[in-house]
Amino acid sequence: MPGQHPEQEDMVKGGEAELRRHRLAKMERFRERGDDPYKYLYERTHTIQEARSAFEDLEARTAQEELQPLPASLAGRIVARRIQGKSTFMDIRDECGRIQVFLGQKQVGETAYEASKDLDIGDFIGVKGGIKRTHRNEITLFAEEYGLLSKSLRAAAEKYHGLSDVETRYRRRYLDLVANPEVMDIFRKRIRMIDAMRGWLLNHGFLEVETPMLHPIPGGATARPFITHHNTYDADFYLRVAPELYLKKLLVGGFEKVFEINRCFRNEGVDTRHNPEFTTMELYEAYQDYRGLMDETEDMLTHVIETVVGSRQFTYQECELSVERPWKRLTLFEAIRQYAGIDLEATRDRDEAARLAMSAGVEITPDVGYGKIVDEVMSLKVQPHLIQPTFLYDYPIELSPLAKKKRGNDALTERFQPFIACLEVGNAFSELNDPIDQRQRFEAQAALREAGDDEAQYLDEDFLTALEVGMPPAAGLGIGIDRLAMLITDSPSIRDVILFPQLRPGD
RNA sequence: GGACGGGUAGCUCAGUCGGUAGAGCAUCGGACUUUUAAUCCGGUGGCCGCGGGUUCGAGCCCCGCCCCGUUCACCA
Repeated sequence: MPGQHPEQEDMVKGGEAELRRHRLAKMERFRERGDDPYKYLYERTHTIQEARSAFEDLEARTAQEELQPLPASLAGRIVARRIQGKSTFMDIRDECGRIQVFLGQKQVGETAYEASKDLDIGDFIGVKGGIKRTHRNEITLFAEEYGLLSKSLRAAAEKYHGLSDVETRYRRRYLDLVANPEVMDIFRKRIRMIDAMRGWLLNHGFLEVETPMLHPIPGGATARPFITHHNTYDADFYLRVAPELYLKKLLVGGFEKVFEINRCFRNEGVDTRHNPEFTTMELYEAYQDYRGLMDETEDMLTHVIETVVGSRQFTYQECELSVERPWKRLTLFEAIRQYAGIDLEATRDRDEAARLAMSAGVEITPDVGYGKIVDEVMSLKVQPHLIQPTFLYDYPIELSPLAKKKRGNDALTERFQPFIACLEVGNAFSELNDPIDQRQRFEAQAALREAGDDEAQYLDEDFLTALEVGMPPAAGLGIGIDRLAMLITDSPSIRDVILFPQLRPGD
């Protein structure tokens, strides 16, 4: 492979290796001219975007015949070059803009012009000169002097079709960002989305905290964990599947409103909606229940979407969506009655529930329990209908070992989930703070685990001890940041909103 | 894990019936002082994903494997 043993490539002609040799030679020539091909700094007067608007302002308030070139020093990467003998046009690009540069032999001098032939697409340069329009009306920086800031040794992607090979785009995202400027817009949107959410949280009195990534016992979600090892302690740790239990310990400690935006890791399947590591926002609020939190969730998500997309209406994969409040709210069982046409709430009997589910066309295997049946019907028969923002609430207790029982109904928990465009974007509940109840729930999970369910949650004595010290009544919410980013950026795959998505190692 | 689609030059892609591997862009050399997918002339560039097999002969057919995508399964 090129780069590993460049000295062995000397015999190779053409292709990438030869291109790299040419560029190394050009780099050497800069050195021979006493010009460091890798500078330490460059003082620019404007970003490209700033320079453009400064020039347009100037044009707007100056009479045509009095218009003078706007002096500027700009820096960027050469993305295109059109050489015509003694004059050269280049397009340079920085993070937010692109501008044409004119390099004339007469203007920069014969020596400097000659040296410019050793520039390549991909090089970073700094250019000082005046901005004016060409005869073809293109805003252009006319160079008085220029300098190489950083030499590129490898070829860029094709200039017209860009880079479209999905694997290369994901594995070498920097090439994707260079070749496809719209990709950067997606990630800027994701960043603004997180900023907007953090802003909302801080405005509402939440404190941002950080809790461990390495857990001695994985907890807070039903999921298979990654295992790692600590050498000094000679102990195994699990990459966290959720920060939930630690955040609740902070409520025990006296924090009242906390949140964390950070990574979780789940050792499970990979597809368009799942990446092994993903980002969640989890918040916990003392003296609040799931009803109040539903209102807050609606407020927060609406605020975030409105801030980033600039409207309460937006499109996701051909789907017209509106986050206009209030959002639809249905209990899970109402939704099942409505969309699956069966009443699973009427029975608590596993076999009866299985029979009903089958009658609605949902395949049920003998090993799944009541909770799982409800879950199955929900995801197959209900979720595909939840296009406009909808809250489902009141989930069976079997599915929610960390949620408080519903007042007046021991079979249910006070839990809700927001759905948008059929995507589950969050999960929330009145937090279970009764240590006796919590112990029983853990024991039920442990029994499932004994029975072979390797996703059932572990009994966490440490957490139970904390609850026994006393946790205030509270509500908690988790939001899948990546999925929300998919919605906001109209991306069909989670990999499009993760800078470096996880692929099989190799190449 | 199953099904389907894909992997050919640095990039984007063609490749007929099994008969000497192609184009555009990029790159290199030449011409060119207002181009913007610059133009014109000439050149370099290939482990056709990897390994077997069939055949006089395989990019193409057969078998196995690897990687990517979609989807189903699994799963928050």
